[in-house]
Amino acid sequence: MSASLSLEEKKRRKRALILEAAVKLFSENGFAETPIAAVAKEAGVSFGTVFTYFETKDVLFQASVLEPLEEIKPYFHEIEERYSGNPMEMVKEMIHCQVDQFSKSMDYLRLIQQVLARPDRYPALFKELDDFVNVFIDKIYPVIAEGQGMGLFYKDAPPLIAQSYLSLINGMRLTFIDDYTNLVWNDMKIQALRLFGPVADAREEMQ
Amino acid sequence: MSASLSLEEKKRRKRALILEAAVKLFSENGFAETPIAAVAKEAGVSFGTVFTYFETKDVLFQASVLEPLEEIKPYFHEIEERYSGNPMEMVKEMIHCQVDQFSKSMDYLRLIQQVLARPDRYPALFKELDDFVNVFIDKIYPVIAEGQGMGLFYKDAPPLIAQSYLSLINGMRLTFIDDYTNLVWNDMKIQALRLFGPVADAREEMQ
Amino acid sequence: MSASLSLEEKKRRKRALILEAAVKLFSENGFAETPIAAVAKEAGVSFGTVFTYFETKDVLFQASVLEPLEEIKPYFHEIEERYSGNPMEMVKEMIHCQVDQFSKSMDYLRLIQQVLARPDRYPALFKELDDFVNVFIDKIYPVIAEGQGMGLFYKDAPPLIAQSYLSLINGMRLTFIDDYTNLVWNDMKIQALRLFGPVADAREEMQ
Amino acid sequence: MSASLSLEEKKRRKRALILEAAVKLFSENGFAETPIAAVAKEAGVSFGTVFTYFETKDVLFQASVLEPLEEIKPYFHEIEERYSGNPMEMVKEMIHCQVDQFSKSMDYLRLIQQVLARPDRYPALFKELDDFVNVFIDKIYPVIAEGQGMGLFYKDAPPLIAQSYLSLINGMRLTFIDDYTNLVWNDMKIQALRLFGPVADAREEMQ
DNA sequence: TATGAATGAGTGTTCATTCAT
DNA sequence: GATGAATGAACACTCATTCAT
Repeated sequence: MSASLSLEEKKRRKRALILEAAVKLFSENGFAETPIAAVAKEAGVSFGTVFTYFETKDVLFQASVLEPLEEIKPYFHEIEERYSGNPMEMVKEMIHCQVDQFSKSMDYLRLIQQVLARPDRYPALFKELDDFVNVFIDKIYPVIAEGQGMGLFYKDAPPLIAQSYLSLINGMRLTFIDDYTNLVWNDMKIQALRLFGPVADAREEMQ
Repeated sequence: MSASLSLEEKKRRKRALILEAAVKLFSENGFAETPIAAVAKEAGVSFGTVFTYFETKDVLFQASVLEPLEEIKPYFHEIEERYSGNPMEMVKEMIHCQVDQFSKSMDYLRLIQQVLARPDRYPALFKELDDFVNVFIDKIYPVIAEGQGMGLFYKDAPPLIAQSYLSLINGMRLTFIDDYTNLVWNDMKIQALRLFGPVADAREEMQ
Repeated sequence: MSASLSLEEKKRRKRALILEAAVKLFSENGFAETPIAAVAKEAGVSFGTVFTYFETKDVLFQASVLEPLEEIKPYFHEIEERYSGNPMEMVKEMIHCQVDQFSKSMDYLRLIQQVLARPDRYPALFKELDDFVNVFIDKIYPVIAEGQGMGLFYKDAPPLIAQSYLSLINGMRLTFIDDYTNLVWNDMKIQALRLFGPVADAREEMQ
Repeated sequence: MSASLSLEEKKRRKRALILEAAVKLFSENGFAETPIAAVAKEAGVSFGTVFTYFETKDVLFQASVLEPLEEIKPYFHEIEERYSGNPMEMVKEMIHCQVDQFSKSMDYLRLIQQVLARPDRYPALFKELDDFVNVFIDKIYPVIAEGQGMGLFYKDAPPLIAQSYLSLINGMRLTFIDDYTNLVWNDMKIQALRLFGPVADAREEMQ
């Protein structure tokens, strides 16, 4: 009802603006080759303002990695809650949601890869991502195990299967770059599923 | 018995030393965060010497990417020549060789990923890698097609299958970092194979 | 009483300080042998500050050449407006003003000579100076022509006479270096005048 | 008669080749912006060979300035011996020879100017040139004095007249650059003469 | 003697960070 | 809080000089 936003709200928006610009530029140009000045320009704020919201460049990078991670977490950690049906259907649904999620924020996947590629450079962030992965593996473990019991999935160790799936997602981001189309990602969903168990042709179901 | 090395030979060795150091450091720290001085120190030469062998830092990076690529090419481009048996056996053998190849030069895979992640930054290198991939896809196409005809492989478009395989390799490099063991890579070979066709358990064969 | 200087004014002054230091050092040591750090030190600022005001060393050199040129232009381009009397008196007056002008900013003359000596190195600056000279020649043309008509000046082509005059000024800067005194420059004014027409002894008038 | 040159002769020629290249490049690009490697290339010798003949870059520059100076000296120091007739004729002849001399080696004049412009940078060379000028002034003094006695020349101090003449030559090199033609230099000879005494039109005589 | 590889001092430029306004 | 000027550490690259061959 009030015409002017509250001061708090204004600040929150400016912070979000900067963070969004940071994710974009860090992912495009890498941490080292992204000057703070470029982030400020992209965000439409002055150079000094960036430092008002983020103490240092490293802090800005941390926030760029961790804050979007929180938004993605539900899709990876709330397996039983979000997906339903028998294990095969659950995994199908999960892949669908997760790949869509990443295909909508490909920038962000690049950021993650920068951290994964240099664990010594970003130890704290790396640990966060590692934890993220391990929780995912823990959560999906029973689903895979159940699927194996039902003869739907390969009998290999569930963590291995889970990791191969994550690897494929990461690798896809590197492999398909310029002419990105949803079609490719959709086709890839089947391939992802095949890491879990033999699937002759599930294309229509993955759309 | 041995005469002293020829000047040419000495130069070749020093160049190789520098290149090796560059691949190592570029892959560990990224292009932007690797000072030439660090490469020189790693190679045991003065930093001025690096410029004797490589005009600029960019040229050194190019060489770091392209020269090892030549060594790897045979494993990817001489499909029919190198691998034998029916399509399933050929692909098994190929995966075995290629994954071993990369697991022995994990540094190098990181370099490739830096290029793939920034096509605009490294347009010439990106094109080389893109060509490399496309030739691979062309070469493996008939093998996959034949396997499909024999009912061994999934019926999806062969290029799609090939790309998913490359994605998995790339992604594996990001996913398995610190505690690298041959075991993980070996287990992953089965997963890679499953992108081509249903394979209940081929572990013993992939060793 | 005085309010503190406005930010704009402060910036203008700092810029002028740097430019002044640059003119001094560039003229003394030449462009290539003047480190930016030396200019900064002379101006009493950190070397980073120089880059705040001048994008590159080349830009600083350009400004060092072009900005003082603007101050000198009136003495060379507003011939009819500034000088009066018959052609002989006008030229006398002009030489007096121009030589005084240069004798007060001998540093600057050295800068100009660096540009004149290397047209390919400083093409844009050279063109500016060339234009400057050509406009001067155009402006003084009618004065010389009139003086020739009155039998005061030699009958050679006015541009030739004008150029010989400019050459003398330039050469004087090279010839008289250490023990500069106004006396020499004053004596030279007569010699300059004699390039225009025969002047038995005009010393007293040139003072 | 002997087919192969003596070793001494070969060395002398190589040295001359290097020196010639040095004069050319130093005059075109300045001392600081002329790498030794460029001189070597221009001379068609290897990089290291330059150091065989000239200890350091400074020594090479010194030789580039001093050795051609010796060749030019006769034209400036053997006034009475070389030129004949009454003072006016002598000076005419002298100007003719000297300007021709410089118009044939304009490169060299640039080198001289580099030294003149930076006495503190090249103290020894500067002294040589200063001595050269002073000897010239001494030698021409009686000629001018005699011309003054005969009513041919202006009555100003002979050293002043001599210096104005040298200034004009130096300045001409700076003023006429790109479209150099002998015509301009010839026309300038009259102007040079007019610094000594009133000359209505001596063009035909200066050719 | 001729060569050019090895070296490292020197310098232009970038950019994170600080801080006065 | 917002701004952007000031600072100097860091780094790519050049090039004179040395020296082994």
